[in-house]
Amino acid sequence: MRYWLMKSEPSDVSIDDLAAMSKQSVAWYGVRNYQARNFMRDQMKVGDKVLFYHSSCAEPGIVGLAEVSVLAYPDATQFDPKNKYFDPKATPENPRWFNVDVRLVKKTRLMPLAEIRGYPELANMRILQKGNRLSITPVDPAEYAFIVKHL
DNA sequence: GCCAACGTTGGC
DNA sequence: GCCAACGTTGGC
Repeated sequence: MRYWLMKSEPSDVSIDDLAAMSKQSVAWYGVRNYQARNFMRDQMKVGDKVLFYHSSCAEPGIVGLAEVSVLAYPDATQFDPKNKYFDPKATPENPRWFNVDVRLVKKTRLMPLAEIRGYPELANMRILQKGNRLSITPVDPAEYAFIVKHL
């Protein structure tokens, strides 16, 4: 079992939006970065644990626990010309982009980015490294356990 | 809104 | 295959 941190802009899909979804599950559409795509397509398994993170907002940080509920499959938005994630180079025969589904496990308190930064135990997390922009990053099991304990 | 950092594109 | 230009991310 692996552990991940997944960023979502709350103006797009917030933790409360996820809680309101049917089955509290959502397709993680719109990832257009190859590294992040590869994590979903090649490594994520049903049951993998996810830290749900709010980015590009007033209070960035971890806001909940989730898990992978459906294995990666082609991201539907790449085929829709009206969608902002449309990719003219993608075809159903040759999809470029994939997403998993993610299900809410538990909404938690907000653990702000500044707080995460303050724990020496979490100093190696990818989201704290300078210039990191990946929206999906692997999390060390020890880091995951530490965070859950402090939520 | 600014800006640093990084990924992608496309001409050559 | 290089690399400049451009677009995007995301904290502040």
